[in-house]
Amino acid sequence: MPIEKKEYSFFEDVFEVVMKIPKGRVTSYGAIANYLGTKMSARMVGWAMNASHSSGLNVPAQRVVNRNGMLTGKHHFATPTQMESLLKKEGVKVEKDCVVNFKNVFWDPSKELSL
DNA sequence: CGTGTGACCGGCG
DNA sequence: ACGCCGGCCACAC
Repeated sequence: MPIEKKEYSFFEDVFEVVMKIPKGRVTSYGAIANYLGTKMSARMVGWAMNASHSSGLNVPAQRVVNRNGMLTGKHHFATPTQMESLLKKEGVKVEKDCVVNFKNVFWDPSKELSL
């Protein structure tokens, strides 16, 4: 019995992965894109994040940064400092809009989730 | 239905 | 080392 048709959109997929990011860890758009199979289109991930605001879900977009570890999307938050604050609260060191020890806290979905 | 956009990434000059 | 440019896919108007 078809309960409800869940149209898994690109957003849903991205949101799910992002929400699976362990606390105190961060990932890059490219990593998510790679996990989704669209590694070349990391833009979609970032754009999906933008839609996360309207999604209604609590997507920890603060844990998603670019491959440089820079908080490029902080301007899209309610306040430009929210992203940094949230990351710091989670234990992620942020300095000059850049994640400290980025590679250390980096969390690759295709690697950790893998399968 | 066509065009534009988007929080990126990687390659090339 | 730096800067520019193209690409890629999904969604909104």
